[in-house]
Amino acid sequence: MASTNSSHMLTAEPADSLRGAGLRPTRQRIAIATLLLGGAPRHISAEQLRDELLSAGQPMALATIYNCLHQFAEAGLLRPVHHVGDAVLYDTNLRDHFHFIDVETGELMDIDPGSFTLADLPELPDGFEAESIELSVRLRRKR
Amino acid sequence: MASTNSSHMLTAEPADSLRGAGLRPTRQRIAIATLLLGGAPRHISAEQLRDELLSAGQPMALATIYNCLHQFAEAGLLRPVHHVGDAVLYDTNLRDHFHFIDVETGELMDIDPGSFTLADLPELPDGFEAESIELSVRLRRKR
DNA sequence: TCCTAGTTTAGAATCATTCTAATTTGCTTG
DNA sequence: CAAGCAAATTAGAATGATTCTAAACTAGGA
Repeated sequence: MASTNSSHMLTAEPADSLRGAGLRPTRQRIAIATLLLGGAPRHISAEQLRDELLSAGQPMALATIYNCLHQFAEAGLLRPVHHVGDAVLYDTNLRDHFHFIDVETGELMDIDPGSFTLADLPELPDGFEAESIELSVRLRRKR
Repeated sequence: MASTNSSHMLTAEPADSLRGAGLRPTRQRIAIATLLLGGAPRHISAEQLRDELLSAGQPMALATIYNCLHQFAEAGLLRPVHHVGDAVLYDTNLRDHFHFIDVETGELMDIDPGSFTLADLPELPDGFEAESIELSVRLRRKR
């Protein structure tokens, strides 16, 4: 009964997404893909992911989680966000967009891409290519 | 012979800058202010600063350096940049501007503020105020 | 000069992340 | 199906930036 793909074509079987990205579909990578890919947009850290995998009955070594996050990012399945205090967060939203950061909690919120404009991008230094642009508005709760 | 301030008024005595910022002018804070404030724009990490202080004959505990960097940033004398891999860098350039980051070396380069435009800033979430905006273009050396 | 709050300090502690070296697994071929 | 090998996973140690702790100093006023 699990053979017919009854839902959106957008969410392929995790194993297929992985193969499509050139990653061997191991049990661990499938568990992570199932949790993160094709769902609602979210921002997650390695530690949080470990907790969720544990709750999902798929405990996994932290090293594996870091490996997978790097590979997923390299393959374009996730997008790393570096602006936050300590830990790197991984964004499941692959569309161009930027973030608000609550500097007290480290929490990330997406900025509506329609709500502002980034124009006239600067010329890059010779010999370099742009890997990504990160923009964050650091917020503090008013008192 | 050290009493007449013969140079630009822009660079006040370090001790005065500190007092003006509400910081007691201790030997350590004066040494850091002398090295960083009122000179050419630069980006520096805590470790680099420690090395420079050592070379300048003002060795100092790392904890003190971190304390001072935080206090200087809080007082608006320096501007922290969070986008970089591991360490926070402190920017002596207080004008609004953004950065290129060489992702391989972690090196920061200022983006000429005239070379691009940031328009239509987004509306902030309720109850928050913006502390700062950080924008970085992550660069990779072409092969 | 004395006092006290504010500073500085060495070193331990923390936290995210990476490394290491050994084990396990997925897949292919015989 | 058995064997073999490269790729993945693992536990735990190592690293590096930063923060914490508790004790020793200092700036500046009374």
